[in-house]
Amino acid sequence: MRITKEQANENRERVIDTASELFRAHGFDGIGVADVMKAAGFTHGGFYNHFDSKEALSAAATRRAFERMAIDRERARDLADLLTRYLSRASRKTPARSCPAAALGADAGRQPDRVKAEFAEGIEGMIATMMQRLEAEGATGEDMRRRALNIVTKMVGALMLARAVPDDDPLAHEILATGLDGCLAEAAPKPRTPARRR
Amino acid sequence: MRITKEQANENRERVIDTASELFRAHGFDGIGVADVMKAAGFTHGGFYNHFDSKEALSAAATRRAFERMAIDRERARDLADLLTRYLSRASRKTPARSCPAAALGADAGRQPDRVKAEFAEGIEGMIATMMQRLEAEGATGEDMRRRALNIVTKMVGALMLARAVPDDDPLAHEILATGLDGCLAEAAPKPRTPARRR
DNA sequence: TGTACATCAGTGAACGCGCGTTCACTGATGTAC
DNA sequence: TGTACATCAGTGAACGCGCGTTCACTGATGTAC
Repeated sequence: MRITKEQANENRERVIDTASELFRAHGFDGIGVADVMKAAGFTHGGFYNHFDSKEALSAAATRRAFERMAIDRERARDLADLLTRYLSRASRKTPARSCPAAALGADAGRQPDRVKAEFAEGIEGMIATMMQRLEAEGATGEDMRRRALNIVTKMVGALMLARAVPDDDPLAHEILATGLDGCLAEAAPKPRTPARRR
Repeated sequence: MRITKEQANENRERVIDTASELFRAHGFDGIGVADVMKAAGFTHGGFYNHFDSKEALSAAATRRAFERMAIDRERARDLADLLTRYLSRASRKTPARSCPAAALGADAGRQPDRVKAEFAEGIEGMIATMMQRLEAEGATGEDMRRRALNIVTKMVGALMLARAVPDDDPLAHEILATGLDGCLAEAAPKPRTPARRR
């Protein structure tokens, strides 16, 4: 039952989409290629027609997850909206459709460089978006990249830690709320003091 | 070959210590009970004399990892020393002996509540230490807990993200350096502005 | 204090199961004439 | 444009392997007398 080349490509894309969600939900080690193929509507045997290995799928799925998040990011009205959504209870409850850095960041450290490289690119994308958003809000200065990276680091850390504690623990929501306030504070355009010191 | 009760207890502790390191290095799903038992110097069959399940070991190992980190924390001269060590290249390279929140935080989100509860306690411990350190440096105010949590969130996020990118990527060290500066800035006792506003 | 026996930590084989990967096969698509 | 054949995406069984867990067994320890 050979298939149209476009159809085959669509199928491949569907497998990557499915993997990008399942990996975020269960970790790279928590989902098998058979699980992914089945969830995408196929049998597992055809997997190696599309990918060299599970590792190749992990890399492709990571890239896809960051791409999907970038699309969500663009939908935000402003920086406050972006941060509020990122650190929402809804986001905490749906890792499959939220930030791969928060869902798979710790796992990434144990993956081969091929996967880590996708994380590096994805994080660079987050930094770039954050810089644009900061500038759009009137922030200026040489240290924009540093400020952007600081905010990214904090938002990722907060979402991950909020998920690491039980649902019914007040700490979960305290981490989200405090993280949101902290990020907003760092994002607020503050007059740079060094100029005054001289 | 029955064994002294004290000896049995020592053996159990050794298994937990070993697990706390191996889990941090390879994730909960990346290490089996047989691996842990072998590394601790035993055969895998005796595992269930000590633990109900692998899940029970995961919980015990998580607690142990946070305890070990707390001991390291106390060795720091001051807050700057603590943060510098936490976000060092050495720390990045040795997850087995570093912070479990950064090494297993993302994994924790997929673990049962029994394990998540240990993370909640461990994170509370980090917040408590951070508050003490901030106060020791002369910081005061009502929002000490918020400031402490913000710093903890950022340091955990930075260490995790630094590990998620390839070793040879400059981004790895940029994340560590920027995270350290950001944490130090948040830790510096700044005069609270609200008093002036009124 | 000495003897007889129950306890139980550790051993190593075995259980069913799911993993990543391979393979012979199918049959519609793509291609050469 | 029509025919003959090679290609290859998808199927489903099979591979060796490692997983978490169970179990009969061992023999020194702990306990009852």
